[in-house]
Amino acid sequence: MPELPEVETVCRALRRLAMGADVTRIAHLREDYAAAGYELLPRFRPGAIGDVERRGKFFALHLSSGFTLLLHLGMSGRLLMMPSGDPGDGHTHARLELGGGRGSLHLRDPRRFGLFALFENGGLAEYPSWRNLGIDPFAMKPSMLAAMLEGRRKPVKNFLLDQRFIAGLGNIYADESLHRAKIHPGREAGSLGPAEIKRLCRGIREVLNAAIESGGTSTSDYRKLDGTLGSFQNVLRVYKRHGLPCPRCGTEVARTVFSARGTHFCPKCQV
DNA sequence: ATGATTTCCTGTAGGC
DNA sequence: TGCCTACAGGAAATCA
Repeated sequence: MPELPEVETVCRALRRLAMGADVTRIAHLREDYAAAGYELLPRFRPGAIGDVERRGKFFALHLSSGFTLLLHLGMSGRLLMMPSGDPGDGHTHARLELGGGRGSLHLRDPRRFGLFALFENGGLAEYPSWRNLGIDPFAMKPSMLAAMLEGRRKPVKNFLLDQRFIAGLGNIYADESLHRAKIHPGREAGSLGPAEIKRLCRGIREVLNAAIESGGTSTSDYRKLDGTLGSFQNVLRVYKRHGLPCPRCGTEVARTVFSARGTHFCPKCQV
C-alpha cells in the first residue's frame, strides 16, 4: 500500500514529467470519489503545475490558476501517466489531461480508499486531514519523538500509524522501522527509553530512505508512475515474512494484530 | 482526552 | 476445479 516512499517515488517522477505542464481538463469519472471540492469542478480553470508537494502520503498539485489538487492513494490507488485519449478502465476515477502532448494522469483505485479533492485559493490549508498532519519523519529529532511518546499508553505500533504524530508511515514501514530499532510493536509508547527512541528515529529514517532508493514496495497494488514495480518488497526484513527467518538472528518471524493491522516482528530480537 | 473498535470497498487467497 | 468466505488496510467516525 502506498506509504511515504511510494508517494515520494511517484512525486519525483511527476515533477520530472508534469511540472510546468498545463492541466487542461479534469475528467471526474466517479463523483462520489471526492471528499472535498466537488462543487468547485464546474468552475475549474486550467493552469500550469507549478509545484508538486508531498506531505505524509498526500500529493498536492498547485496550479497557476489558483486551484490545488489533493490526491491520496489509499491502499489500492495508483497514479499513472497514460497517453492522451486512453479512457482508463472501470476503476479509473479521475483523469487529468495535460497540455503539450504530455499525456494524461489517471487516478485508478479499485478499493476506493483514496482521495481526489479540489481546493481554491489556499483552501487546502483548512482541510482537516492535511492541517492535522504530524511531523515529517526526515525532520524528526529524537527529542521531538520523545515529546510525542511521553505519557502515551497505546502500543508503539499504533502510535506509528497515527498520521497526526508522524506523517507518512503505514503498516509496512512501521513494522520495518520497529524491527530495525529492535523494539517490540506491542510496547507501550510512553515506555521507550532514550536509546530506543534514538534507534527508532534512525530506523524510520533509514528504512524510508532505502525504500525511496528502491522505488517503493510493490507487494500488491502499488505501481510507479509509469506502471512498473518498485523493488523494496525484495528486501523487507519482517513485513509479510511470518514463518521465515529473521535476517538478523534467524528466529521465525511472528505475526499478530495491533490496531486491526497485521503486525510482523521478530520475537527474539525485538524486545 | 485518549484509545479501541467499526466502517468503507473489492480483488485475492485460502479452505472445502 | 469451482465456489464461497475471510482477509487485506488508510483514515474517518463512532464507541467506551
